[in-house]
Parts: sequence; structure tokens; C-alpha cells
Amino acid sequence: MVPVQPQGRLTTVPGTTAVVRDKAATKARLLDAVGTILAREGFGALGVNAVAHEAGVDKVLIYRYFGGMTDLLHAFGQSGDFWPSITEVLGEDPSELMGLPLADRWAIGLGRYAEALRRRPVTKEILAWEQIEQNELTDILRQARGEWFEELMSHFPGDEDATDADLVGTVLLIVGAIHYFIVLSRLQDDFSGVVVNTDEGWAQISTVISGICQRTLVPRGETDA
Amino acid sequence: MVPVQPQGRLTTVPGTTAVVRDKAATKARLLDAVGTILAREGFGALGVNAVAHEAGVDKVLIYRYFGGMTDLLHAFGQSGDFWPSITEVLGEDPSELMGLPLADRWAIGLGRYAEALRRRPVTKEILAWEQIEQNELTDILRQARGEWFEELMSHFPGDEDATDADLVGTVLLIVGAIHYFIVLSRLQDDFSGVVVNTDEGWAQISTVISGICQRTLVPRGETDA
DNA sequence: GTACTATGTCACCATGCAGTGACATAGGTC
DNA sequence: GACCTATGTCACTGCATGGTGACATAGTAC
Repeated sequence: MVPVQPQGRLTTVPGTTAVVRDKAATKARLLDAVGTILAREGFGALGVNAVAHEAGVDKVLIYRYFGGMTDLLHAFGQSGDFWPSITEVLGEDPSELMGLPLADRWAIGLGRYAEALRRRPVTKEILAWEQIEQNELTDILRQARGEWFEELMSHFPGDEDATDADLVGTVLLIVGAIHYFIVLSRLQDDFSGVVVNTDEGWAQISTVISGICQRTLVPRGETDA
Repeated sequence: MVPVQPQGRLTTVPGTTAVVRDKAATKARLLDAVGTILAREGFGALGVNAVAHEAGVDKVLIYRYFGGMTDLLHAFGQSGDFWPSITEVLGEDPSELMGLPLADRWAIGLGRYAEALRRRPVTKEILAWEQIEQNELTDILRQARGEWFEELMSHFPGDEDATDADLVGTVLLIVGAIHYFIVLSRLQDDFSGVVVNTDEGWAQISTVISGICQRTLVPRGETDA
């Protein structure tokens, strides 16, 4: 489907081609190919043959250099920024966000989280994959997400008197919904009216999320209008 | 893997077997096999060969009787109660539920919805499938769910003064989260601490949902304590 | 130059898949 | 009984997959 150079080649003498032999470059080509296929065709298309073809490399090199497809995925999982960074959620100046009330902090943070996911086609694909299969790659990335979430929570110190019990549960429920819509958006335009593949649709989703945060994540004693 | 009778056979004379020829029964066997495989191995295992083997029938009959795998799935999609019935959500006596405040109605309805999904392994599988592929079966069932949701909404008349705009959005967000946890529960035990494969875990999820409903789905003018 | 190794190419295997054509026979009609 | 058709069996093609062994050659050390 995609025009791929059979391998990195140099034309030395006219009419002749000399194969460039560079293990490191070939490994990089293979890792890149995994990401390219994931973004373009989804995890269902991943396979020894497809990756080798995409990289313009013989598939035997996957076995020689990585040990097999599983190990290649393992290496891939440790090679990219599949997960939003903490600053991507908290913003350049976290103290700015921290000045806001708890509910606003979460409303903004969750909105940024959704945006960050929407920007990452490979991450979308991995979220989908995670729901369908358990393998090296999804395990690695699920664990990374868990640690990431822990760290994020540590940056969202509970307010003096926040209703902590509900807080984590509510946030995780919203995160689950975000993941659901993100994964769905790969194939569908909407979910019973909730538009999941346009900025406008996500603005509405963010509004709903914000409303839930405002009403749920209020410190005790206070109450909304 | 599973011991399957090569075909419905009757032993007439000892040492001899006579094949029972019954088109209707064979078609039913094939439809059953689809459900069995979906529930046991997931949609990834579905295929002409697998279904035929599970049914103990030659795969050529799939083509003769249904036209192919796609048409078989189409027939399967119209053959079961994959979706919870409205009464399954509203309860035996809907008027009982209707006597409650809006927020309680939704809290209970959404809880029952989640329970109904948890009871349906094939539906779980289809929810997962829907996030990964678009095909005859998922299209049929997605449309059915859309109609189902419309009807359900018609049974939840907005309160005199309810904040309707947020209502649908909030409900759909919660439904999305439920779907996410349901699909995840096929492979994982929890989601960053949210347990998705035990009654206790779902009780907690229901509590969170109920809290969101109580705080979000209140008619204007009122306010929670 | 010679020899060696690492890098890359190629041909092949076994397996599983969707799909098809030729054959066998049960059960009914005449 | 003879015959016909619908039902079911079987053997096969063509294709893609994951995986492997034998070969070719670039680059290097000597």
C-alpha cells in the first residue's frame, strides 16, 4: 500500500545499489514502523510481516534484533511519549491551576487530559487495544498509566475539607467515560448524540464534566447555588 | 477443544449412524454456535471454521443457508436479547420507580442497567467489538441500542423543572463509563483501583454514580444539603 | 590480498483462514 | 421399486500468517 524502500540503499556506481548496513538504524526503522502501522491501521494490522514490510526490512531481522514481535512491542512501549505528561495536564505553570478551587482544577485538568489523548493517535489505539487484549505492550502501558495517575493525584492535593472518598471514584469514572469516547471516536462519530470526533462535541463533553466536578467536588460545608 | 458431535446423528442399527437431516435445526445450531463462541472466546475467535466446528456442522452450510459469515452474524443479531429490556431497567412496576425523585430514578435505573450488562457475556463482547470494528452485527446492535435509549428516555419524563440540558449529557457520560468498565472487566480486574469484576466493586461504582445523580440531576430551585 | 563476522536477502515450511466444486445419501414423490 | 432434490461430507484452492535455515555481501581485522 505504501511505497517503501526495500531497505536503506545508497547508489554508489550508477546502475548499482549498495545496501547500507546499520543495525541501529534498522532497529529504529522497525520501531518507527510499529508506530506508523498503529496510527494508520490500528493494532489489528500489527504483525511480523506488516511491520517488516512497513520498515522496508526483512522480517527475520525482527527475530534477530528483538527476539520476536513481543519483544519488539516491549521495546516500542518504552520508546515513546504515549502518555500525556503531567505538565500537559497541569499546564506550564501549575501554581496557576493550584490557585483555583478544587472543582475548577479538576474540570480543567480532565479537559486537558481528554485533549492530550485526542492528539495521540497511537495512544488512542493502545487504549482500544487494552480493552481487547492483554499483552506485553498493553501491560507496560497500563502500568505506566497507573503510576502516572498516582503522580497526578499527588499534584492535586485534597482541599482542606474535600469529600475525598467520592473524589477519586468520581474522577476515575469520568476518566473511564473519556477513554470510552476516545476509543469510540476512532470508528464512530457519535454516541447516541454525544459527538466524539469534533472540537465542538468535546467542548460539550467538557461542559458536562465541568458541571459534574462543580457539583460533586465541593469541599464540605459549601454548597453550589 | 470442545467435544462436538460431528453432526446430529441417530444410531439406528448398532454400529451404524444415520445423519439427521434437518435444515432448521442446523441453522439453529449455527446461530447457537456464534453465541457460544462469543461468550467463551470473544469476537476475535469468530470465523467460518470456528463456528462450523462448534456447531458440529460443515462450514459450507454457512454459505448455503446464510450466504456467508456476515449474513450469519446479521441473523444472529436479530435472534437474541442482547440488550436489557426496558422493564429490566425500570423494574416490574415502573410506577414505583416513577414515584421517586428524578435523581433517585436515574441512580437506580443506571445501576440496574450496569447489572443487566454484567449478566450478559455476549453483550459485553459486542460492546467490546463495537469499539474495535464496524460490521453488520455491531451496526445492528448499535442502532438497536440507540432506539432502546430513546425509548428509555421517554420513560424518564423530565421533572417539572429539571436541568434538561445537562441531564442527557450527564447520563450518557455515565453510560459511557459503565460501558468502559464493563468491557474492561472481560480482561482486567480493576482500573487504577476501581474494581470492575466483583459485586462489591460495582456497588462502589453505583455509589459514585448515585452521588453524581443526586448532585447533578436536581430540579432547579432545589439544592442538596 | 585473506579470512571472519555482522548485516541483510531469499526461499521455504507449517498452519489457519475464507471460500468452492464434486460427491454421497436420506427422505419424499411417483 | 425408480427417481429427485435437499441436506450434509469431503477435498481442494488461494492467500496470509509466524517462523526458520541457507545463502550473499559489506566492512573490518589481519
